[in-house]
Amino acid sequence: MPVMMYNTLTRKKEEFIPLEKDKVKMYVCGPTVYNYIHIGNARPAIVFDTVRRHLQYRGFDVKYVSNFTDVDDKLIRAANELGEEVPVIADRFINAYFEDTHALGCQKADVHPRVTENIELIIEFIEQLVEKGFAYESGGDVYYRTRQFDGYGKLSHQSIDELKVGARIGAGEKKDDALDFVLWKAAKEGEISWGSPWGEGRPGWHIECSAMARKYLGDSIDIHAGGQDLTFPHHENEIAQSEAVTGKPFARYWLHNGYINIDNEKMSKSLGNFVLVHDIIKEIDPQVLRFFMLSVHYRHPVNYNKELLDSSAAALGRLKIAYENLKHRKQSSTNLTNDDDQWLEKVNAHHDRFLAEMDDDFNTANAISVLFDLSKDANVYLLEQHTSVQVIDTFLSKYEDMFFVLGLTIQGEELLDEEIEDLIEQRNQARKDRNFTRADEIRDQLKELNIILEDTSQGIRWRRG
RNA sequence: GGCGGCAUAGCCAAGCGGUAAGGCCAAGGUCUGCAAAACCUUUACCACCGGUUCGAGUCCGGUUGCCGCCUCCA
Repeated sequence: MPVMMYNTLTRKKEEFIPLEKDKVKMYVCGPTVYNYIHIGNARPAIVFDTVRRHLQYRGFDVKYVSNFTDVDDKLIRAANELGEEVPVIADRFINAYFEDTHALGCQKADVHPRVTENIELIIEFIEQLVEKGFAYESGGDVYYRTRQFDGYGKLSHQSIDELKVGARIGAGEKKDDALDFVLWKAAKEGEISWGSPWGEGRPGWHIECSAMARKYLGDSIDIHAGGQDLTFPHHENEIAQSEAVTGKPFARYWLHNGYINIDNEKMSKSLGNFVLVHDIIKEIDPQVLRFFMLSVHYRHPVNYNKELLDSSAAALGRLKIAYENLKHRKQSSTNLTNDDDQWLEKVNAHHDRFLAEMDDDFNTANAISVLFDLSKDANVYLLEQHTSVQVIDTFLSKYEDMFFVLGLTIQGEELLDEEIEDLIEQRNQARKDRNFTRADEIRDQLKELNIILEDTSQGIRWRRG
């Protein structure tokens, strides 16, 4: 089964064929680190982490690169406001980024390059553009001569003349053409800067990705991804820069995730309705946020509010309980029984369907629905008089595989401390004595401690509430 | 003006020509000492109007309403 993915470049769902067999070179545009990430930043992190996981599960060796923009106007402004140096702020929020995305179940990239660590590289890249006639210096700035690049607009499917209409006039008097964009910005007084053939300054925004993707992944890469708002101009400009220099196709597959709205409104600073991951995961399990994001197809917009999160929490909880109940039942299971073949078949069928859904443009919404089907079958299976270790193990391992692909974790075995073990024992005795008042008392007491007890015909079962 | 997306049950959300997956919530039932967990049952004229087709949420045309990009933005 081939992996199919929607390619913004062709506007079609295409079979994924990497440049090099079984290897994937993947670049995902990372954040500008001037603040904690908000849930809008979290979406691409989660979505493309899931893409990566699925490709890994499908046997690809994925090299995943995601950058940090650690110098730009927003950082300089933040530095001025806080009275701190740009690198200090950048470091702080890079660390916070790792903390937050780790909590959300995102694997670290193989490389997280930073702009400030690649200034030389970027300057060389710009020099090549100048040499080839695609860029020109103007008053200490360097601009990309957009009209020089034939394919400009191929990603966003705009003709250059249509873009011209929308382009803001007067945005840069130093430009030859309104559509030209900056590669190198001359430093203003007191701004953080680096020396260059054009004087003190710093890189423009788009150039970093071209330079760093090339350095870590090569002239041509398989997948380039980011939020859909990056399609134009950021990714369009990247293509213009990279292909002008190398003469080769930059990225074969362009993936873009949809936006997040808050209570049906666009999340924005001016509306004051943006939600920081750092804050929200103090209130809710970060896994729930991830699950919530994955319950909508990645290219569709997702609306965010607390009620929807609660609904996701309940849904995810059900999946986890089913898994835990399987584990509990394993202890009292025996060897294979007659009916087992059909159960094994069912479990494997679910697993196959899960992968098929993921293969189909990473349809996590449908993949999750398979998880519910699996859980349903697990629960029905647990209704049987006799269960076998083999079937339970198959359920469990498929569960774990699917959770891995989605980047969700299921807690492992936990031990209870002696005091609680003792209380459970006391309650068992009380129940045997038919002293239900005492039994309920203990159950309530444990509930206070966040331990939920469930009586089953295979003995007591507990879980964290 | 250009490019694009969306409109499916109280809520969320799949669906890509063959008479509507899944989840949350709700109601009834079963199981249970009581719970919990779970299982069973119940809940959709797919925005509107035309068209193509034996057959259309699903394709085509139009209407209405929302939204995104075209400017820093995930």
